[in-house]
Amino acid sequence: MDNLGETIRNLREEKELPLRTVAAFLDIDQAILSKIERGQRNATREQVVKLAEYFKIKESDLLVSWLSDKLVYEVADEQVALKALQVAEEKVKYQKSKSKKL
Amino acid sequence: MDNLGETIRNLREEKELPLRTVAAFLDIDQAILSKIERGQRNATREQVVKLAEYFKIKESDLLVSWLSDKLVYEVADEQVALKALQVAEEKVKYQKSKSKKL
DNA sequence: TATATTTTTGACACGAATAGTCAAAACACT
DNA sequence: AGTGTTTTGACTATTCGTGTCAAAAATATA
Repeated sequence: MDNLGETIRNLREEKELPLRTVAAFLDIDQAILSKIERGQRNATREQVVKLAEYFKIKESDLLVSWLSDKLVYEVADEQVALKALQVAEEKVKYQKSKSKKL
Repeated sequence: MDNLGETIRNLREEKELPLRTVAAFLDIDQAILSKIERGQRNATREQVVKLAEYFKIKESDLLVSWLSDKLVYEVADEQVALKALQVAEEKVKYQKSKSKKL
């Protein structure tokens, strides 16, 4: 499953870079990056954008990983998690169809 | 579309109750309830539970409305909103299938 | 085994976002 | 005009997110 953390850890290890280097590019402490890679912290949107740039991968792909991680986090512990996600989808689709008509 | 705000406003107006009364039950200022009903504020989880009790409707239904509202809010302005929701669904399903095996 | 390097952990600080109060303005209805 | 209700906006308190820092743990290397 394409978590943001796993994804960027793999990319970083492929290139044999220390946390320090990537963290410096993002302008944050390596401790945070370590936590992001292991899913203990959420990245900010800006960090995701920078990471995509850094590793030269498609920004929207990484944004999907990141956003979906956040959504999963938000519904965690809720019995109705799946149902809520499905209803949210419907609502988004509905909004889209409405905005097209303007 | 079943927004939390619309739902509870309808319920309240059916019974011809003023904001004051329901707000008192929730132990908040009526100003907040007004904003919740019009979607300007998110309710807390506790408030949703109390509202379900107050209006004697199924708690999980109201929680779905509330949670999905929050999810929609979270993906708002994102190009990848729909995709992220779909991926989040997959992730939740995957987690479920994994936890069942324990 | 010793030492250098990297990663992880946890305590703490700070700013931003959230949840709330309050009082006045706007609205609705006799 | 007078009553009750709802909405608005300024303000406050508390919670949560984002980050630093330093030490501990893990890993790699001489």
